[in-house]
Amino acid sequence: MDAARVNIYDVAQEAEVSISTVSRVLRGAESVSPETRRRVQEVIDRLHYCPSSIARGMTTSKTNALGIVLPKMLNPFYAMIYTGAFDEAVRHGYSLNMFLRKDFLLDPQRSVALLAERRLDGAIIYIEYLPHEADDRLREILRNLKRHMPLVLIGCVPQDLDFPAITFDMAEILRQSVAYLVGLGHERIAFIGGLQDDQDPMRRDVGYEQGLRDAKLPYVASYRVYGDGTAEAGEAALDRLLDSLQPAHWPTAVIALNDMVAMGCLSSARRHGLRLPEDLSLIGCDNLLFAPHLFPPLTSVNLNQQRLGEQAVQLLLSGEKARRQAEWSLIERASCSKPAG
Amino acid sequence: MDAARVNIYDVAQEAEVSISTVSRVLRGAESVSPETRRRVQEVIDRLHYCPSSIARGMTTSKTNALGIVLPKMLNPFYAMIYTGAFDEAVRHGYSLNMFLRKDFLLDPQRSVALLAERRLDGAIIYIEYLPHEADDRLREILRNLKRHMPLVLIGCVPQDLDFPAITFDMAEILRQSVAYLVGLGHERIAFIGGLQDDQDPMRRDVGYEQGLRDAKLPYVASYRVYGDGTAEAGEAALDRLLDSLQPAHWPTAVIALNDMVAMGCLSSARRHGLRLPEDLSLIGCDNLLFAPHLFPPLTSVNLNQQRLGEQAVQLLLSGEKARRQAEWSLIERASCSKPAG
DNA sequence: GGGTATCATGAAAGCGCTTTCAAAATCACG
DNA sequence: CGTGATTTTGAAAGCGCTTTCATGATACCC
Repeated sequence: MDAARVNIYDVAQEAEVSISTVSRVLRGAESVSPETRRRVQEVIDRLHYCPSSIARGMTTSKTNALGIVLPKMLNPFYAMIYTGAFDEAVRHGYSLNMFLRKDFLLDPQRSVALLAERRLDGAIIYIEYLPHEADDRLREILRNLKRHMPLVLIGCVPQDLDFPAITFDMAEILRQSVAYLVGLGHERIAFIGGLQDDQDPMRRDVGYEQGLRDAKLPYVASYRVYGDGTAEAGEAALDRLLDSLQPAHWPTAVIALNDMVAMGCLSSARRHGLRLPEDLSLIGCDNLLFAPHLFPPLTSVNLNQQRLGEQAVQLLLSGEKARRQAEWSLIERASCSKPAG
Repeated sequence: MDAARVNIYDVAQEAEVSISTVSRVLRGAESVSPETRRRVQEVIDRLHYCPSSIARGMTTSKTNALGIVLPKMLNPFYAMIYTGAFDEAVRHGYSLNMFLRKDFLLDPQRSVALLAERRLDGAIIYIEYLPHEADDRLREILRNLKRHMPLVLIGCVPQDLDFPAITFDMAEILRQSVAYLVGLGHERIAFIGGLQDDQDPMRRDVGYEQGLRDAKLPYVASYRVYGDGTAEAGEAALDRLLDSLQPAHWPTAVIALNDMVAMGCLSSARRHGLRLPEDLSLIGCDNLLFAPHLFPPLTSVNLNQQRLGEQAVQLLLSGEKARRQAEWSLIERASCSKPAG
């Protein structure tokens, strides 16, 4: 490394030109005679000179770096958003810096500093439900951060957060999922959600109930259960639901919060002697990598996470102040069919 | 944003001190009188001043940023490495920049520039098999990059690549996997690999054969098949294997390249009327999130990807020039048992 | 051939910090 | 109260670039 790293002066001296000239050939274009350009380039190569984006950022006050704040990276759901955003950023000549929400939600001071210090050219922030106290902090952080760089929010963004945003219309997705199952002939449709209804900022419950109402089906409280988004929680939730009811009243279809929960449901259903899809239809969400390879292949809502990431970067770079709904689609596979009864 | 972003001079002026003093309170410590510190801090808060890490990097020639080059991010395997490295980096006060191998393996010039321009304080590079032409390019890139920053290689790193490294001992893992199955009583053990034997830089095939030899079992060529690492390929590979043999000769155990391949095997086995684990034991690799939730829960080699990421960062920051083997363990679940016969 | 437009180059001022060195202020103590 | 030691502060140089402005060199035209 180093041992006095070569800088633009070294190159200039060696090539017997001024640093302005070196700078010119570095950035291509501009008027430099072919001969000079050749000579300078030769020296650059010979000396393995590599200009410092730090120094460049110093004068241009552009870093060509964006930031993205995600709850975590281990969940493939977020990894997909990241990937989409990353590719799009690179396509535009930017890099993309990751931040984890736990680091981001420290005290307001430090949190803002975390991103602002780096002088990012913009940031994308994934929002979802937070307990009140953290929510207030988040709002303060966003307000402060906004002074430092343009922001785009994605995910489950409350209406009153006034930022450019791309959001999931989970209520609508739930409504249409119910409609899909109703279309197959189901009348007893359960929903395993992640949070108590009024705590879910996306109000999936509203969509679920609307779907039932659309089909003139009754809302059955025991068909509405909760897990925390993991396979274990999904398994436990369906266990609870099934164990609390006579088999005659068991739902013929279950909509799961996500694919991990659906996977847990699969175990529970198997243990209860239910065959899929004959005895129980199942819909997941997120369309993770393994969904097509489960037995039976899992019908799942594709939230187009990569596309979301892409769009977020585009929105960020465009400077527009729009609020959009993310694209989605239901991927039909073998885990849903008309009820056997 | 901006509208003349506030800098250290603004703060100094407002607080009626010199910029040196502001700089001092910024970095804590050093002798600044409590009264002065208070006054300066008050101005900093009031003006929402946030020091520029760019400018700081300019003088200190440290960026507090590391880089990591991975083949992709969508595969949870890499996401886990990333996560481990990220957390460890943050713990040491560094950020971690991601790069994709496809962007990294452009022509040598641009590739080196990609990382070097950013003046990272070090980089971790995931290495695995590459076609010859790309391999040569990689070596040149590594050689050049080395001038600019300390490097740590991880993954399947050829012996002759002289860098600090943490590598997977896949041959040993295969050997022990075979031994495990032999211990259960299996005598017909198949292996679904990803590359023709001599193309796999980790020579899994050597470990597989060694395992058989240790147990005095014959090497059966038809038990050695190939997929490309996806579930589809795994399914097709096991299909081919089973369809080419009389059921009496079918293997009683399969070692899959990874969990995705194992998942594909599950489908194939099911279609061939095989029950797991009674008729067929199955071992995966990577211990992905879904492994415990398959049916039956999948026995899988845990490569401790997160730990690997952590260790890579530690090695990088330590400056040591060591070559280490990554930790791993076999997670026993229900997909393996003694053969029914 | 003189004057003007055009091109190629260089000098120098910043960008916003850290850091060294020296000066000023405060303290300790006989 | 004076002196030296110590603490607190400021001035200024520099980090490696970009960019503006000025200058010298060429080309073009009547």
